Amino acid sequence: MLKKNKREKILKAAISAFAQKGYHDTSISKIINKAGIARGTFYLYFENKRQIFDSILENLIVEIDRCIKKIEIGKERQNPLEQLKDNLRRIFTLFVENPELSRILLRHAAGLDKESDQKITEFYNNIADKIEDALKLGIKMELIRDCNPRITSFLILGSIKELIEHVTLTMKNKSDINPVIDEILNFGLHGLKNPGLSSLFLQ
Amino acid sequence: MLKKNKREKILKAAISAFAQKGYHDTSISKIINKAGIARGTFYLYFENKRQIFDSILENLIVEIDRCIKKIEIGKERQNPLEQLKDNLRRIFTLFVENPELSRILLRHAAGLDKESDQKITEFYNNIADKIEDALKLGIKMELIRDCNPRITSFLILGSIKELIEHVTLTMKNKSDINPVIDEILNFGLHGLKNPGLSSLFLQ
Amino acid sequence: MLKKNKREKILKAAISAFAQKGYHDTSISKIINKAGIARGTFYLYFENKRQIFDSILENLIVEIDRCIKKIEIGKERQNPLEQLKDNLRRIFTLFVENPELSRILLRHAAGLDKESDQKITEFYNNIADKIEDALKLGIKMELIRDCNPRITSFLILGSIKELIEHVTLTMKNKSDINPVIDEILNFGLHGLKNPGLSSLFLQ
Amino acid sequence: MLKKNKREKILKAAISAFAQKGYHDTSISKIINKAGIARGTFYLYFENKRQIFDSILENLIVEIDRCIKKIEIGKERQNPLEQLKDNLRRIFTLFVENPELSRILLRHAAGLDKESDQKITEFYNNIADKIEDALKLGIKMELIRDCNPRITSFLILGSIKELIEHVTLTMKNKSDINPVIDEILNFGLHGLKNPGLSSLFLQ
DNA sequence: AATGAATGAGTGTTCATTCAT
DNA sequence: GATGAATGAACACTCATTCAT
Repeated sequence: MLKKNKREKILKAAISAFAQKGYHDTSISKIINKAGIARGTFYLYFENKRQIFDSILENLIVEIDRCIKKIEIGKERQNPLEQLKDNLRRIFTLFVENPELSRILLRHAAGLDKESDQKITEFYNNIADKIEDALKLGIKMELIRDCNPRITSFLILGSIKELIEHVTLTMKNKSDINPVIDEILNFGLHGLKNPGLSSLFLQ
Repeated sequence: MLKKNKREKILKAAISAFAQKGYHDTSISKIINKAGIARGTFYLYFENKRQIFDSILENLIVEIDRCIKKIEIGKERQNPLEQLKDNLRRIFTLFVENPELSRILLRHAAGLDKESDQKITEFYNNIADKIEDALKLGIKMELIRDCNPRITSFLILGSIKELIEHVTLTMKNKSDINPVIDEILNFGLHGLKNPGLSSLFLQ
Repeated sequence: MLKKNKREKILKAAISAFAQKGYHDTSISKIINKAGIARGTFYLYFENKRQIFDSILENLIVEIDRCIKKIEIGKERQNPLEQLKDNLRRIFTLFVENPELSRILLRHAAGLDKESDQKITEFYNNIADKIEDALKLGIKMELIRDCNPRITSFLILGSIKELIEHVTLTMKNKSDINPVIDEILNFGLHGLKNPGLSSLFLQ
Repeated sequence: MLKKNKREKILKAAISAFAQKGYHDTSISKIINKAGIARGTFYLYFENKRQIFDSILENLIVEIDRCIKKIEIGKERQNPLEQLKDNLRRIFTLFVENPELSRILLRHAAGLDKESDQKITEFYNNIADKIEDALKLGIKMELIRDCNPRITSFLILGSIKELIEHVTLTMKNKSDINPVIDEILNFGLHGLKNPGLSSLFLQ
């Protein structure tokens, strides 16, 4: 129990440091000072600087994955749109409640090295895959118009990522999440063109 | 002339190195080896490691800005949609033709330090501002439905950024750009819902 | 205790190196080799190269100051001449016993940079001030003839400095100090003119 | 003639730079900027940085030597005291009129390296030798009381050096030299003790 | 388990000197 | 003679990691 506590303490210190300064500008000294432990102790709980960073990232990725539930159709399941909203709500809540982790993932995780880049890329591809699957299902069910589901999945992924970054920087109160999500859905479902406009005009 | 050439040579070497390994994992030694020059020569053309990185980034930012022309309405101007397409075409072409620069901007520029982060943030905010202005104009002209233009600008920005990253990693041939742009526009204008579907179903 | 020892070891190595080669021709490598420690260890005990030099100098200045006791008149105090002799004896002993420190102060400390120069100048001015005060007291007590005490203080200071430099280069045995001090005092008190000589001859 | 001029220009620039910043803090860049010449040109006139410094120093040493005329007795010669005064006057004038050179000799010349140190030492020893010779002559002629002429020569040399340093830092006007020289002579000849005082008191 | 002194490979930067033009 | 771009040896300093206590 004590051991777990100390590990947590170090993790917390590291998260705070990495979020503020990024990987390279965070020294082990900074982390151990924040955690109030000795230099050697750090290496009892983590292999090295890189590993604690990866560990933080991995944790976050798992958490995010947990937020995304496959959208399924069925009597016992909710309206697919509602399932989608729930996914978004969980993800936004996770990020707003953990702005430091968000910062690490969105600002500092990319570009560390080949290995790390690959992990991040894989993670996003994974999400893109899930979006793609959902799109394909939607198309098959004729809920969604015909489109290139691969490209579209990245469009959706990108818009959500960017909004998360914007929101975690500006929003402190998670109660404001719902209107943001509605905006995403409106954008994604209906697009921007004025529905009252003659379709001739914009083509 | 010779002097210009050498500067270019160093820049090219640095761009290649930074793109591959990022800022921190690129040593001056690597750059000068790639450029085939002596250590001291580097410092004849650039103040220090940081400055050459900033210089590369600044250059790219200027190039990107040059791709984005304000969308304007008028007899002599093209259809606004066509203007929008041209903007996107220019940007995608720039990135596809300069995959290394893209990589530096998208992967390695963020998270270097406070100052650099601010510059990047400012750059993106600037673009978001332009998108926002265009949206407001579109709303006023009733080409675009009512929406939160700030949030939507980030949605659009994000979807484009993500697609650029995806495209520069996978696309080698710039002739493939047009269909991608069409996909973006379809997504942004009409959204994803199947227009044949009863609106009741998806609300 | 161990820690103190290591600091002393580094200081000793640095003093020896600086005395031999001066500040600029002494590299950190030289110091750590002499001290038998690793590069990083040096920086555990001293901030940087400059600081260890300043530290050595500062120490020496304090030691020298400690040698100089204010000459005071009073029943419990010795003959002022004896007090003066004691001051000189302590100073010469300090220098003869620490020829390396002497060398650093007299040869290598001046001309390092503005800041260092100022410190040295201040130190010497300080001593000159003390000499001046002593002179003024002596004049007031009519032990000493009328003279310009400021100028004279520099004459005295200079003669002692030069002799110290000469003595530390040539004298190994501190038992030889006394005659030297007598020579200084004779010179300073009675001057060089032959007292048997008609005063007319030399004016 | 032109060639001579350029050499002079470089020398002047170097003297000014060395006087201000010392040997190590003066870069070739500084010198050539001050002199308004190109990098390579410097090396047409001087072998390297060290050589121009030595050259400056050597020049000054020769000038100083020229100030010092052997004190000789004879019908055609002036009073020896007057000869001594003339020597001092010439030296002080030289230094006061060339404060930069003074600074280089007194502050920055010592401690450069073994070779340079030796040259300086030799120069001062040379002067001390001359003083010693004069002392010996004075003793033989019974103008000067018995003393250790070697030690005393350093006392005299030191007092003059220190006063020169003080004077060049504070005195701008060479007309003020005479009283200073009188002070030196009074100090050196008669010492400081009050002549009216019973000799018992101070022994 | 905890400590923190010790390590040393690695890096950015400077600057006197050279040499082709 | 004059130039100044090019050179590369040399150096101070950092910091993740280790290991004896």
